[in-house]
Amino acid sequence: MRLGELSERSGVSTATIKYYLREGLLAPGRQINATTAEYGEDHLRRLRLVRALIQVGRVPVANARQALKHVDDDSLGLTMRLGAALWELPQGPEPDEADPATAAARAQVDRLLAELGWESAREIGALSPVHRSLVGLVALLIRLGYPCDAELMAPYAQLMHAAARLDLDRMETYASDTEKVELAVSSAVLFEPVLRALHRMAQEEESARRYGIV
Amino acid sequence: MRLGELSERSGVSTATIKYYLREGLLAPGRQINATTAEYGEDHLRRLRLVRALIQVGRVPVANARQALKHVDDDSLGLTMRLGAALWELPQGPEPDEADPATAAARAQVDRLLAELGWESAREIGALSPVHRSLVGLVALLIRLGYPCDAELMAPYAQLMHAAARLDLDRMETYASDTEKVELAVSSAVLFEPVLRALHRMAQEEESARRYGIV
DNA sequence: CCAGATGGATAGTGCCGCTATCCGACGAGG
DNA sequence: CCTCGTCGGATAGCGGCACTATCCATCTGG
Repeated sequence: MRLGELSERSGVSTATIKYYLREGLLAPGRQINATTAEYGEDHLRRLRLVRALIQVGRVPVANARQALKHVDDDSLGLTMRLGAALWELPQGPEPDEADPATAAARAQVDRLLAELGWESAREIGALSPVHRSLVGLVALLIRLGYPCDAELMAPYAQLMHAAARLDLDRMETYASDTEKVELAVSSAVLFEPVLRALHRMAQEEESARRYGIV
Repeated sequence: MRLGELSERSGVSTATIKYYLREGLLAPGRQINATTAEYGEDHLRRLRLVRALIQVGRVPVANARQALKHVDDDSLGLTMRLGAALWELPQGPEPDEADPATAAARAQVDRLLAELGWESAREIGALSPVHRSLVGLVALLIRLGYPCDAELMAPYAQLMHAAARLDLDRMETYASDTEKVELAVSSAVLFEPVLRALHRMAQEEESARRYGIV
């Protein structure tokens, strides 16, 4: 497959594919001669993942490059590869330490983790980008006047834990670490939005049941 | 409160506040004379919501304006106000009807709704932006080679339905429709990211329990 | 054998969320 | 009463970023 066919089958313009090649998002094809390169099915697949990252996940090109580098880099263990790849994807806001709401938010998050018994999350604590962005988000909600304490979050956290168990069961069906990391990246970019859509649909459904469609 | 104080208490530059006033994201203050306007606590609160929409929710300015218009417009019933406001917030991708994966995705979504017994979601069907974006997302996952059928989604949908029940219980504690719509908008922009953070944290926690922190 | 595609390089475009600057009109401190 | 800082209002410009348009020498396929 050459550039034109890759473009046609992916729906991405040749100019854009060249741009991705330049930016290192896509590995160069197998060089046939000075003016021709051959691309395979894996290039098509990777190109689709790149498009999903950038267009659906709104991941900046530089972060997408880093995340994909971790997908391909098999010199690390699974846990580190997963963490490194997912940390490149957009997170919530950084907490504003000058804001008193941040301290209150951190206290609630710590209480939540204690109640849930999420020991490893407590150990990692503020080192984890996810933990930090959670604190930042809760602080913003508090500043807007919406209560967001451990009691409120706990039942949601239980639901998300159930979802996480389903996620890991699914991940275990893949043999290689590379496939697992790619699944994790694809899921963060495409399956989390699926969850969000299901959530909003469920809200509409439940609202219709309680109040009617009027 | 005048412009400078509003800027200081919100952490938003005066130039940016003026820009939001120009764009109609923020109601003008009460005019004292030709060169002075007075702002209240509600302006501060609305300004913080605008920042959350734009910076955290990455909502384009034009959509944020529309969404906030629906929050303030009490000429409609609650259901319509909720729908109109939330439809302005970013959705997933539009399905590509030329792609055969789209048809397969639509079939799976329809099967899912039938299995779950979500009757009103089935009735609204493709008219709902949420339904359309769900189809688009599932199609992308299928094209990437990840199975995403009704059986896989059903347990996640049940979890999201449980979350939706919690959401509506919370919404019922607010008296006025305006407060309810504002809660829904704030939740879509700030609480959905909280859920996402809890989800990722739960994944890390569950992964640590199954495989250790190595 | 020649029209058209290819890889490679470089400069330019369009969008969008701000931001810098200027202006004439106030108004509080001295 | 003066004056210096701030106010609101308006307009033009900036910066980042994901592309995109153009050019070129080099192949390829009918």
